[in-house]
Amino acid sequence: MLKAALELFVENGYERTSAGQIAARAGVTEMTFFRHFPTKADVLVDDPYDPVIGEAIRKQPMELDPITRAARGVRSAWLELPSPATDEVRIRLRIVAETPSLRASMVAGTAATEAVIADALVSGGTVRRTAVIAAGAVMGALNTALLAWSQTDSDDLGEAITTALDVLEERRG
Amino acid sequence: MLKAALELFVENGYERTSAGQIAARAGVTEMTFFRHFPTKADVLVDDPYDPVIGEAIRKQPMELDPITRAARGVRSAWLELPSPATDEVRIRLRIVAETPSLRASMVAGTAATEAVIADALVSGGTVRRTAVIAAGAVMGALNTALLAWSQTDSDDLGEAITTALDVLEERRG
DNA sequence: TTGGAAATGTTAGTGGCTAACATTCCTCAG
DNA sequence: CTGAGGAATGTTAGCCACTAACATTTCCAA
Repeated sequence: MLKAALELFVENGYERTSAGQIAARAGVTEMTFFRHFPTKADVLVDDPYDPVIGEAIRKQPMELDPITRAARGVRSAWLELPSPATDEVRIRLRIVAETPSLRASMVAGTAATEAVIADALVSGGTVRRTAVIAAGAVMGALNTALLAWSQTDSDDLGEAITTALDVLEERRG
Repeated sequence: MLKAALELFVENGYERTSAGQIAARAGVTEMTFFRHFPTKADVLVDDPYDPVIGEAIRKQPMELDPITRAARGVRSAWLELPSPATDEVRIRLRIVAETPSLRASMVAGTAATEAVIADALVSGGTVRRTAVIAAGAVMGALNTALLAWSQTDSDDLGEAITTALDVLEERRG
């Protein structure tokens, strides 16, 4: 069913393919589609990284400013985890990038990650208001970087993430 | 009509008030509602700040790193402009904050601002990839700060924005 | 006063999504 | 092998956001 959905999105675009069409191609009912994916957009999103990120941030030295701590935490979480299948990710992100309503749900989907980052920073001594802002900055940078990356075909995914974190940490430019 | 919409949102919540209800209370047809607001969410969003921000960023010294340039630009744009009616803004943002789909459209609505910031940074010598990321970080921080602010009742709006920019610029924490 | 544009209404339909209830499928205890 | 019970699937019907095409009213200016 996921396969059917991705095929149709690539063939006709996200907005122009209906839940019913996906269901039909998967040999199933529209109702069944919505039982698997509570929302059409859910076909294209998911983030299983949150817990690892929280851990990694907590391990950063407290002397650093919060944005740097968060960025380094994300960096080390990324290095620990197996990188996902790049081509799949790129296909999904391309669809997201070209569909405004999906960009919106992508960012909404990062609210949970933002909360995890903010909590980790707070537990390292940062005042909450600051922590929340730093988390927003980091996720903002990452989301933009991912979307931008999806529209190239040369770069590799790890490098895109690394660059984003560099901009946050070292502030080079 | 805008008044009717806000009233109903406050009374019953955003999701539970339909476009038809708003139209009815405003003594008008549902169709007319959608002619004024292409989307139900548009009742609650608008950003007239973009051009001023671009200007202000271009005036920042090029030696600074991109995040700092962007943050200082936004800061000075904010200081130049008349502050909006705080109470109105708070009401709107509260509704946005408590409605996931609206948070999503808020962030989506900042895409234009992000582009303005990125362009201004590029014209100050920053490489595009970096500029885009910095813009994402700044808007991420601002959005989060605004949403967080809307849920307090003591602080003032200018201070919330200023704090967010401080976190980005001075990296205190 | 009238001509014509701008705002509003009518009708009809699409697509996302949900609720309530019926049906089939699969598994596993007896 | 069988039958009972739960899980996955189907059916129907409906709400709401939003759009298209066309008719109607409003209102300002010549």
